[in-house]
Amino acid sequence: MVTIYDIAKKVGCSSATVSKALNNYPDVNHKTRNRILSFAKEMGYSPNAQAQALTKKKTWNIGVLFEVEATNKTGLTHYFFAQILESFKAYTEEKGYDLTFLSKKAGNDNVSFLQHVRRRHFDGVIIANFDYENEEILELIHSNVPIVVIDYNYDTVSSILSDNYEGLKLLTQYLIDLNHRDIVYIHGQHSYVTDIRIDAFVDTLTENGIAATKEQLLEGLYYDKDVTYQKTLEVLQRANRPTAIIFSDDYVAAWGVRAIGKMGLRIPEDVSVAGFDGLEIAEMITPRITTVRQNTELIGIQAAKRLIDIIETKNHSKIDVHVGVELVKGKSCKKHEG
Amino acid sequence: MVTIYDIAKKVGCSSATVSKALNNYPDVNHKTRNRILSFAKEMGYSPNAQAQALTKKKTWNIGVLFEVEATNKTGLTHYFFAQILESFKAYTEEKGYDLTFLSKKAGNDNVSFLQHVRRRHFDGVIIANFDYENEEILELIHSNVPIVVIDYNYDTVSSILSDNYEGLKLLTQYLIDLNHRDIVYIHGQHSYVTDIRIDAFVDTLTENGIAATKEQLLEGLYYDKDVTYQKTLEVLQRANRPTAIIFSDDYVAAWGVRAIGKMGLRIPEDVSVAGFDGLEIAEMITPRITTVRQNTELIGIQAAKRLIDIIETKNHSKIDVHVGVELVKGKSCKKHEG
DNA sequence: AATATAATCGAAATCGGTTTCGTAAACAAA
DNA sequence: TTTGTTTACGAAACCGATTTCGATTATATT
Repeated sequence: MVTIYDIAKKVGCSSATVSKALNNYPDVNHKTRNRILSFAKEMGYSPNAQAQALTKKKTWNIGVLFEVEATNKTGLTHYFFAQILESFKAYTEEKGYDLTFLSKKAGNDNVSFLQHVRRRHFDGVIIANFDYENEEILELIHSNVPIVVIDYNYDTVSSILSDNYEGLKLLTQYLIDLNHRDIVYIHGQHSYVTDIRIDAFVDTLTENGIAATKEQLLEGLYYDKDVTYQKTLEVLQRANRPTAIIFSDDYVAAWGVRAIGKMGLRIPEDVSVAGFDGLEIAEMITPRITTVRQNTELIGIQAAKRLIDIIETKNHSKIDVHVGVELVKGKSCKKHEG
Repeated sequence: MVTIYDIAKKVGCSSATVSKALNNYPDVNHKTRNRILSFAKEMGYSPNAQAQALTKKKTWNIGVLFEVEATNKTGLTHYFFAQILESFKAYTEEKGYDLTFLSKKAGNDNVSFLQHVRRRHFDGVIIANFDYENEEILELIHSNVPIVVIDYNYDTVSSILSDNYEGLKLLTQYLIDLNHRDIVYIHGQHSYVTDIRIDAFVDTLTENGIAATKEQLLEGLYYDKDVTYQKTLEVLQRANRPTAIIFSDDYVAAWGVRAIGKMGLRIPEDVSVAGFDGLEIAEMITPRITTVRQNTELIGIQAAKRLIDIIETKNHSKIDVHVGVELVKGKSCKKHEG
C-alpha cells in the first residue's frame, strides 16, 4: 500500500509537504504540488481512512441500527424500513458518508451498541427499531452521539415521523364516508406511533358521532402474519361481523385478505379492508388494498439531512420532522349498504 | 474518550502494560492485570478501532456491494438480495465483522469501488450485482482483495450460486408433466445465471421430445414490472397462445398475473403461471404462484463462511458453492387438457 | 552464596496520516 | 544596503493503539 512517505521519497520532499499538497494547503509551491499529485496518481495512492480518522477525529461513517426484533421480520427484509434505509443511504452516500450496521459484536468481544459506536467512532447513528425502550437503545439515546430516530419520539433526540394521526384519520373518515360504522382496527403492538394512530381512529369516529367501543380495537403485531391471521379469524367469527377492517400495515393486510377468503367472504362485497404504509404489496394483491402511503423516500432523506446537520454543526437540538401521508384508494373498500 | 494512556496514568504503569493486559499477554502480573481491567471498566474504556486497525492491519470490516442498477429495484429493496444480505449479515456479525456499504464517494471525493476498499481497508468484500461486467467491478475482481460473488461466475473469484439448472429443469418438467407443451419462458436479461436457466429450459423440453422454438423464449428484465407487463400482453395476444408461462422471477410473475387478469384470462384454467426465487410474494397473491425457491438463507451463510475463510486463511482459491433449490407448488399451474 | 532461570515491566519504534511552528530563501519596501 | 514580508518547506509532536526487545527483579538450582 502506497503511503505519503513513499510519495515524499519519490518527489524528494517531506511527508508534511505531501500531506499539505493533497489537502490543498496554500503553502505549497505550484510545481511541487503538481509533482506530488501526479506521483500520487501514478503510484495509485489512497489515503488510509483509519489514519485520517485518528488525526481528524472524523470517520465519515454513520452507524445504522435497524433491528426489528419484536417481529419475525428483521431490518433488511422489512419492506417498510428497507425503503427508508435505501433512501437514507442514497443521501448520506452522496454526502460522502459510509453506512455501517451496528451490532453487538466487535472483533472477538461482545459489546453494547454504545460501545460499538465508541469503538468505531461513528460520526452519527440512525435508529429505526421497534424495541425503542430497550435498555441498550436508551443508553445510546442518552449519550452524546449525534442521533436521529425514525418512528419514535424521545425527549431529547431529533426524530422523523410520518403524520400518523392524519393517516389514520384519512382512512377512518374514508370508511365512514363509505357508510361504514362497524369498523375494527387491528392495530400493531403499543408504541408511540400506534397510540397516535389509535387516537386518530377513535377521534374520527367520535367526531362523526359514532361511539367507539372497545371491540373495535384489537391488538395485533406489526408485520406478523400469524398473529394477524388469528386475530382476523377471531373478528370474522363474531356474532356481529364488522363491515370493515383496518390492519396495522399492508403486509399483514395481505394475509388478512387470505384469512377473509378462507372464511368464504368476499372483499369488498362482504367486508372492506384497508392497510397502512403504502407498500407495493398492497398494489400487487387482488383486490388492490386501500392504504395510507408513508413517504419513505422523504423520511429517509429528511433523516439523513437532519443527522448530517447535527454532525456538521454540532447542534444537537431536538428538531422533529413530520412527513405528510397520502390516502391511496385501492379496490378493497366499498360503500356499505346498510 | 478514554485511552490506554489514561488507564496507565491511573494504574501507575506504562501504556504498553495496559495494552498487554487488555490483550491477554502472558507477561503481565495477575494483580496489575486485574487493576488495569477494573480501571478500564470503571472508566468506560473502549479501544479505538482506527488505531487498532492501523497497527493490526485488520479492520473487522467487510464491504458490501449490492447495487442493482440494471433495474428499478436497488439493493436493499430488492426482495431477493435483501434476504441474502440479511442472512450474510447475521453470520458475519456473529463472527465479529461489521458490514459497510461500498459507495463511490469517500468524504469529499469521488472514488472507484476499489479505491473505496483501499481507503477503508476492508478485510473483504461481497458482491451481488446485476452489472457484473461493469468496469469498476472488474477492477475490484482483479485486485487482491478477498472477494465472494453471488449469482455470477468469474474465472478467479469464489462464488455462491443456486443450482439454477436444476431449478428450471424442475419447473419445466413439472409443467410438461402437467401436459403443457406450449410453454413460454419470459426470462431475464442475459447473464451467467440466465443462460444456465435457458439451457435447462431448452434441454428439458428436448429431453421430453418437444422441439423448442424461438417463440418460446422472450427476453424480459428481472424485477421490472413494466417490461414484463408488456411482454406478457405480447405473448397473450399471439395467435396460438401458450398454455403456460414461466416468468423470470416471482416479483414480475405477480405483475404478469395482473396482466393476464386484465386480458380476461383465468389462472390456472386458461394459462398456467410459474415464477422463480421463492419470494414471499409468490405466496401472498392469489392464486399462489408455483415457483422455485432459492435458499437465500443458505446462500448468505455460505457466502459469509467462504469470505471469512478467505480472509482468515489468506487462501484466495476459487471455491464455488452450489446451493440446492426446491420446487414450490402453488395454485397457479393446472393440468392442460389438450 | 553464586548462578541460572523465570516473571514482570517499560522505552521506543511503528502504523499512516495531520498540523503547528520555526526557519531559510526570495522578494519588496525603505 | 538594510529591513520587512512573503513564500515554501520540514522537523517534530500528535492521534491511539501494538509489539519487540532489553532491563530489572524475584525465584529456583547447585
